[in-house]
Amino acid sequence: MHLNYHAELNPEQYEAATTIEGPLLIIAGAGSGKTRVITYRTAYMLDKGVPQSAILALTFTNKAAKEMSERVRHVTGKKLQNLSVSTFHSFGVKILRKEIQRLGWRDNFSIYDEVDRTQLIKDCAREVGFRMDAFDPNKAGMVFSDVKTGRKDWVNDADGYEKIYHEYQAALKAYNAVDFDDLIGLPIRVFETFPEAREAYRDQFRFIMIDEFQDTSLQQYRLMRLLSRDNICVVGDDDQSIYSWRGANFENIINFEKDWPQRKEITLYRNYRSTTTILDAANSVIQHNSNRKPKDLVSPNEGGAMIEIYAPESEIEEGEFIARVIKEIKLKDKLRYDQFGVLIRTNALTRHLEEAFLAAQVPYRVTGGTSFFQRKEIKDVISYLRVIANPEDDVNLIRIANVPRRGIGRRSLELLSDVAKRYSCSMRAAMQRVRSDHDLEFPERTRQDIDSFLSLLEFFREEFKGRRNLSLKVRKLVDTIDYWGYLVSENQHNEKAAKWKFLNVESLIQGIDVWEKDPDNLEPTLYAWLNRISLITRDDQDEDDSGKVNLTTIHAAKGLEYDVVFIAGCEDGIIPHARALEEGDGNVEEERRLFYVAITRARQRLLITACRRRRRNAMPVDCTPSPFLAEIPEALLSWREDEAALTEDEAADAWTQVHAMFDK
DNA sequence: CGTCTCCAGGTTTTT
DNA sequence: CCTGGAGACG
Repeated sequence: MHLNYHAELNPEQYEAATTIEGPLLIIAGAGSGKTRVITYRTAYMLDKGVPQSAILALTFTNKAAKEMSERVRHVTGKKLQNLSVSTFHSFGVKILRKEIQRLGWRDNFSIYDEVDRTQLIKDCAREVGFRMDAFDPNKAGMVFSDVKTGRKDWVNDADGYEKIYHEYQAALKAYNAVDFDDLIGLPIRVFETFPEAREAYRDQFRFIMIDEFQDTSLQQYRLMRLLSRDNICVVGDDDQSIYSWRGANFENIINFEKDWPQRKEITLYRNYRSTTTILDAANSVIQHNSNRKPKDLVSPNEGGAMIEIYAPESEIEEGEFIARVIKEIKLKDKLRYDQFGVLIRTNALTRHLEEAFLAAQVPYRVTGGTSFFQRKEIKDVISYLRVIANPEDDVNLIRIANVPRRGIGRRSLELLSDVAKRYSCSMRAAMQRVRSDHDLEFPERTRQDIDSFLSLLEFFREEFKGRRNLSLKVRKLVDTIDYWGYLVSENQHNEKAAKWKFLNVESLIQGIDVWEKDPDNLEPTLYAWLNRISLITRDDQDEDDSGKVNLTTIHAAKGLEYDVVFIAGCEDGIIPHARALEEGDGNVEEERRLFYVAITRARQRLLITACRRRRRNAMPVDCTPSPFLAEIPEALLSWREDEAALTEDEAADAWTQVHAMFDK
């Protein structure tokens, strides 16, 4: 490898990239070439003879992990099969697959997503006799997560959730399942309980890098500390901390300074990404936050286009506007579609934009949205696969017991649950008992239904044992249970919906096919696939990103950049989100950071839309622009009002509105 | 006992 | 608008 590090990096970047020994804290402002530094730093380590397997790079989102490994591959021109670049959670899965037996779980454990977890929490609450009328399983889930990650204890358990929590924990273990928090928490437990396991990992990963360090939770920080000796490099920016709701804690920057007092600290402050117009806007906005490490980003890209603001009448018009303007700019500036990013605060906003893009034939790709894997029809199929992999997985077993309808309804499940309780065994074991033990009193009809259900599962359990032709087997499964017939009968008045759902299943199967045929895939087994999809929201493995507009939440866009950025739905109540503000005052600052992240994604042009009215739960609601807009210096803004009904007067009105909000 | 039908309620961001 | 749960029906 003959990389000229001096030519490729500025002095701060160079120092950061070539300091590979000892603890290093890099404060990297938006657009200051953070990914570049990490990429070159990795290349530098490889240059110096560090083996790939000794390097561990951790990120938060799959997108970031993917981006990072692609860039390293690109810079080094090497295949990097032994380099570990992953999210904290998928790294946790890797550890648990090797070590979880130490804690009493068995192989092929299930990873419960939000839906599974909520279901289990409901069951547990019912089990311990909690009053169900006023029970909020989502709230309980949040409390459980806080407890699990050490942010809360049961001392002030106003809701009386503690009992449910213990039931929940016991059930997870009985079902051989873990939840997302366990993916970090259980590895910590392994390392703290079994020092020899910890040593083995510490010996292997002699060089550790953490990206987006401001987003680490205390729990993740603990895991990182257990793993690392001294060659630890963390990269972060307190202004871009946007995950505090998930336990991210930028005090970790302070913890790091405390725990590694001999650390080196480097600040990257030169922004190469954005025009000064965009940067000035970003700086003005973020300056309204207290409590930040002051840093002024400087950019050599003087001037640049004004930031454009447009106030569409409705979300429909907003979509049309964005689609039209993308086409205009693409033509005029000779850009590709993939150089555009459309950012939104909440996934719910994607829908209209997608419709507009479809109508205008603008190719796009969405990240997030109701996760593909959480769609009902997809979850059904996956539940079958989970039960086949892990027979103790009661949550998924119950989910599919009567899907498609096979006579095992509510009452049957209740009876089975009684049996399971009586013999303290899993539902699956209870079913087996009912099948074989004819002395056990049970409705004969149901007994037969259970028998054929079990036979079906057993058949496919054998079927899936081999490691070949996964997708063919899944297709066979879907055919055998006549899932298509089920979809048709479930959606009798909506043939289109049935078809759409079936197409989703079809695309799931095709996804498996692509995945198992990937020559880089060293482990094309059912279980490896299940693990993988537990941690991703969307299967973009084979997706060809080129030539498509990126439609994404601001959270998911962090770390990415686009020539032209639209921030859609920039209304009060959306950014900042009303719900976030309800939770606490500190959240205004986090919402502002979110807006800051959105602005700083843009290289050349930034366009912001704020609807005057928007449909919410099928009801149109009047909207006012986001108060953050008033924090951008007026001189940087231009109101766009071309073809629409927006007159000069109305524009002035909108402005008065913004200022009025700013003043109050 | 299973299935069908209607109704209320609910949505921040991600792993 | 879409899902999940409760109650009626067969």
